[in-house]
Amino acid sequence: MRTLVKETLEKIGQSVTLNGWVDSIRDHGKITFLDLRDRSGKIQCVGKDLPKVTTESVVEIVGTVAKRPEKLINPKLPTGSVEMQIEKVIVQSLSKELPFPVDTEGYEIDEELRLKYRYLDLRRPRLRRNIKVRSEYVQAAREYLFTQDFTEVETPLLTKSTPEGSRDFIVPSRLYPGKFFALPQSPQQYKQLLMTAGVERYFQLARCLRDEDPRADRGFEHTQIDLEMSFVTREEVMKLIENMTIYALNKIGAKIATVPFPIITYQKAIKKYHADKFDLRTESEKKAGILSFAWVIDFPFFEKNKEGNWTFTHNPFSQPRQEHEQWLLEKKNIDRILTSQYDLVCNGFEVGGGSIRSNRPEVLQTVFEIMGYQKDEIYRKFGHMLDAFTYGTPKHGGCAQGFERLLMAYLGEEYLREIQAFPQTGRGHTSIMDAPSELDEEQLKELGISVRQQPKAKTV
RNA sequence: GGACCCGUAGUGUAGCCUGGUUUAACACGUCUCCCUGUCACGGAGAAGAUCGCCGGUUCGAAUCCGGUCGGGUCCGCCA
Repeated sequence: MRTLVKETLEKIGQSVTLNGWVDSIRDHGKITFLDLRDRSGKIQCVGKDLPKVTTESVVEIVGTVAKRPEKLINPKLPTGSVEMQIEKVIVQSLSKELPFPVDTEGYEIDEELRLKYRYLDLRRPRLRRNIKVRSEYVQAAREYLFTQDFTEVETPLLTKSTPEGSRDFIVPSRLYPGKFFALPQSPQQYKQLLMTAGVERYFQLARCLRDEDPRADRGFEHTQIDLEMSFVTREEVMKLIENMTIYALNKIGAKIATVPFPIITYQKAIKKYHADKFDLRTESEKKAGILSFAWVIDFPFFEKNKEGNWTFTHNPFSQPRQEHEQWLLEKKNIDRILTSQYDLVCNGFEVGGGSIRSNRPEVLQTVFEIMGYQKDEIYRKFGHMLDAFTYGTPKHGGCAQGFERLLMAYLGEEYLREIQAFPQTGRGHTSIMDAPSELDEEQLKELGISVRQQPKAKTV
C-alpha cells in the first residue's frame, strides 16, 4: 500500500512504500540522499548503494520512516523532522534530462518551450499551486451555489453562429455539407432558455470560445462561472455573485479590501478613472496582495460604431433600466438609454459581468431594430428567443464571472496562461500538440470541403 | 491589419552599439571520478553552440545592412 509523503510524519518507525519523482540526489559516496516528491510534498530518503537513477525519474521506495536526530532536522522542509531509511529503490520510469529546469519559477524560460513541454512545466511548484488553487476556488464556488439551490446544467458546444459580438470558431458539418456549427462565445441564449424552461437557478462552468487575437489576459478559450436566475432584481444577482466570490476567496485564503463591494456608476468611473475598469488598491494593499472589488453600473445601452450605426455596448439581451424601457420601445433618446448591465472589477481587471434580461419579445426585437436589423433577419437569427418569450418566461438575470482573471490577480500572475493547464500560445497555437493542423484529404472530402493548398503548409 | 521588442551550448545570460587577443565567456544542468549527514551538499575534471535561416557589405561578420522564419507585448479587435 502506498503512503503519501506528508503521511510519513505520523508513521515514524513504520515500514512504508512511497511513490513519486526524484526531486534531487546528493551522493556522498558511502551514503546517498534522495529527495522524493509526490503531490503531497517532499521527503529526504537515505540509503547506500542505490540503483542508478536520474532526477525526475519515477521511483518506488520501500523503507522505514525514522525520526531525525535534533541537529539534523531541516526546518525548511515540512517533513524535515523525519527521513526515510531506504531498504529498496525500484526505478519505475527513468527520466532523461529535462529540456528546462522545473525547480524555478519558470518566468525566465522561453514560453514557447514551456508550452511545448507543458506536462513538465506543470511540475514546477508555482504552476502546481496555480492549478490547485484554481480547483479549490471552483469547488468552493460550486459549493456555495449548491447551498443557494442552483442546478448545474451543461449547454451545447456545437451551436449556431450569431452575427453579433465576437468572431466565432467554426466547425464544418459532415451530415450537412456546406453548413457549419459555431462554438459558443458564451452560453447566453441557452441559459436564458433554461429560465423559460423553469430551471429558475442555473449555473455552469462554461468554456467560452472567441476567435480574436490573444492578449495577456485573454485567449481563444476561457472558463467562466456562468449563472442565471429567475424572478430577481439587479441588486439580488449582484449580491449573489458577490457572496459567492467572498465565500470562495475565503476558502482559498484570499484577502478582500472592501466588503460589501463598492458600487459606482459608469459615468462616475469614466470621470474619476477615465476607464470602466480600474484599480482601487492603495500601495500597501498592492504589497499585501489584497483584492479590491467594485461594481460598475448604469452603462449606456447603445453606442455608435465606426460606421455611425447604433450597436450595443454590452449585451443585446439586456433589459434597459426600467425608466428607459419606454424610450427604447419608442426608439427615442437612444444615446441616453441606460442598461441594467453590471460589471465586476478587481484590481484593474474586468472579472465578471451580467444584466437583467428582457423577457418581452418586443423589447428584444426593438433592440435589434435600433441596430438596423430588418424584421425578417431578426426572426431568422433570434426568432427562437422571441418565440420562447411568448410561452411564459420570467424576468431573469445573471452573471458570468471570469474567475481565471480573478485568480491571476490573486496569484500575482501577469498572464492568463499561467492559470490554465494547457493554454494556447500568444499566437494561438495549442500547447504540446501542434494545432491548428492540416487535415487528411479523406477528412476534408468527408466534410465536403474542397482541398486547396493551405497557406504556410510545411511540405518538404 | 498596424507598431515596438526578442532569437548565442539542455536552460538562462554576457559578448553586438564601437567588425579583428574569441580557442565565443559565465551560471545552472548533464557526464566521469572522489567524499558517511547533506538537504540549492562539497571537491576535481570533461563533454556540449558552425551565434534562428538566407543574402549583402568587408581582407575579415555572433557583431553592420536587407530579407525571411519563429516568438513576445501593445493598438485595432474582444456583446
